[in-house]
Amino acid sequence: MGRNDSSTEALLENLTEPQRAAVTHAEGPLLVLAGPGSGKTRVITRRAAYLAKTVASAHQILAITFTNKAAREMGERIESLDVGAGMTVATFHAFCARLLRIHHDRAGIARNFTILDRDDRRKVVKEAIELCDLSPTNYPPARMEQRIGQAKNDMQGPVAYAESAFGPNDETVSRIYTAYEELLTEYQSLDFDDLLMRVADLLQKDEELRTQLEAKYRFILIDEYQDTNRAQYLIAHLLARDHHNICATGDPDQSIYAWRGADIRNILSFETDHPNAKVVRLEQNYRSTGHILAAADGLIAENIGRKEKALWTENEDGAPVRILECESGTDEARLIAEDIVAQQSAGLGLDEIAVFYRVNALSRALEEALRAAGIRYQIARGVEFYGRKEIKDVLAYLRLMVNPADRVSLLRVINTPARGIGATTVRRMIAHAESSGERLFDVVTDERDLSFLGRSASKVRAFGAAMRDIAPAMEMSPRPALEHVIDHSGLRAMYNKASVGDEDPAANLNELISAAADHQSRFPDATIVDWLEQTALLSDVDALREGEGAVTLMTLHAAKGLEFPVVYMVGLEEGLLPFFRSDEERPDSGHIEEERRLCFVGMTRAMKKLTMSSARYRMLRGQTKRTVRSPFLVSLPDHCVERDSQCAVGAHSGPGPIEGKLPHDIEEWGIGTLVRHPTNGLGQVLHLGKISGRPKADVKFENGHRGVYMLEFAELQRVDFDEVGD
DNA sequence: AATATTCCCGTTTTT
DNA sequence: CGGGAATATT
Repeated sequence: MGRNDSSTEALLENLTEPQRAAVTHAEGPLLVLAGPGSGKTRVITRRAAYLAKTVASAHQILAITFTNKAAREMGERIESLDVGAGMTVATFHAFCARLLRIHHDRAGIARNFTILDRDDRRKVVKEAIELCDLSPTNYPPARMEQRIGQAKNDMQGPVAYAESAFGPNDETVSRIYTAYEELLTEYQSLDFDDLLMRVADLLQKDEELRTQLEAKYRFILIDEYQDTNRAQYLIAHLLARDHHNICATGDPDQSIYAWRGADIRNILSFETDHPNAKVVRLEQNYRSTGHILAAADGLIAENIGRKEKALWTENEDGAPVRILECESGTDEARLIAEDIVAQQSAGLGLDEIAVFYRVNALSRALEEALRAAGIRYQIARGVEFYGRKEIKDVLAYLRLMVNPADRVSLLRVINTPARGIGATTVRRMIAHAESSGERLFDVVTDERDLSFLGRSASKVRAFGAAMRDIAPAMEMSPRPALEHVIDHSGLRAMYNKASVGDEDPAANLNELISAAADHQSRFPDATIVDWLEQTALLSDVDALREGEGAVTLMTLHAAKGLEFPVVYMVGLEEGLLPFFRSDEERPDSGHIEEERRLCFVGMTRAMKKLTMSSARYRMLRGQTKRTVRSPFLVSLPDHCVERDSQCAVGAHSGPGPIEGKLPHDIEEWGIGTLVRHPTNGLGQVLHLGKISGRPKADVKFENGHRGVYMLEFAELQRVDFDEVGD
């Protein structure tokens, strides 16, 4: 079409040949295999703008990102390229939620359905387990939740699941799944996985709607395609079934969500799915120094069966990757804090620094050390904020207001603040609702017929009155609605006096109000339902703020897609990174490869300086244990690393007990533990297991010998690193 | 019915 | 270690 020539030209400036090819590819499927730091975001942004200026209009483009933060940033960047408004940029979940609200009648759900958060989902799963007359002790809700989630990610509803169930265990899960779905229907609630599954299902069954949407979204761009699950894959393909204008970007080496149903084959088989697909490889890295890239590349090269990519950079080598060995987790945190102070006095801003860890539990030591050193920091944990009691209380009132069927919220707030409505009263009301076939909410708020409650009737009436006081908020925009509810529910009064300890619930409520105000200023037309939806779909990184003058702490998973000049990765230890649980999980190569990719993702976030640290003794869930360094550190090519041991010599060299436990206690052995045998010499534990209840170890020795030993009889000595003399 | 206390459990990562 | 649930106490 060639309209607007000069600005279209501008979109192609400063692009390499492959980048330009990706931006200008018009109709037909396109796969962009983009290594870390290869300018992928720039390509997607420019491509979206380019399409909007040449062959489509903005509202015909659908761009799917992995986080809301990415969606917001991409939306802003595209807008700044002056292509007109109306482009849809969202996460899969947000897109699906919006679609389901608009087409709720077609999908067979209530318009104001509740989106269950993690806690609420667990509650309902637990309720389902109890409904099946099973005990949550024998059937841990967390496990059941995972099974149900897996089924949903795989597009298996309860009926399909029941059909494929094999064995008594599956059948029990199937019963729980069925009960869970019934509860969700009753509560007019959907969980995260439902959002995707329902939309995929709808698109499969409702050809009219599918056609209509495909016609609307003439171009579809999906980022982080390597992390899509079956439901997401289906949605993408159903929306592009006839026009095939699907552009997938991603990197198989950065696939880190297999545990939640992501299927790396989605990206690997893109070319078979779309035989005429154009494939563009972005292999030049603009982000990291040569040493950082070489180290990361050396690590990922150990994964087998991958699509090899030749990562390269023109950037200078820079400083070697620093491999820091510390004595303990607290030392590690302190050394990092000291190092940050040093960086700071060398002129670096705190905004430019990030610390990554595999598990959230590792953030505490870091927080303490940073606080002690007077370093400002922020943690990527938006979800945690919305999990606080006072926040959940307010949101529950709002959710109940818009969706009276939401019994989870009702039960949460009926006695919050305390109204003297106890378990007995609630039980009686539930029984009453069941026998009369009424909805619990209607029983509770029914002014006339509460006589069966006796003395408690007046208390329940007080709750009904509160709900009626709140009702006008339904018509307000988010901020005033929120303020109205906080004031009229009694929560404001309750939390104003409850400011004990270092928690400050009242302040958190105010923060929530400003979050609502913020949302409202960005989306002036947003309703309270929109805002609730947005809060339910928030991710940890969404809460990060730029220009705060603070170091950023986050999990490795949260770090995906980000970059920082200076990065520290902590806890490079066997069992932590790569993570595995001590009991189960046989060494599964798929798992370790995903852990390796996770490590790769973390390393490739770093632009200038990367430090990877481990602690010889790590305290986790209250116990200090001797650790073994991560095999990932061993994979890093020598020429690009610098090894630095900050362990106090002899600090733990004696045979003395550590925190009341003998260091040679077999309880402390993990996979990877070094051992010495009188004839075979030095070896490493490959597996741990039991023979008739007695612990055994499968050991591989330096001399090539391999054998299984009973730990209590074998002459195996545990070896600490200082004894090996590395 | 509400609060205080103990104990027991898990134990990655998250839209 | 820390949260949640069961138990004890008022």
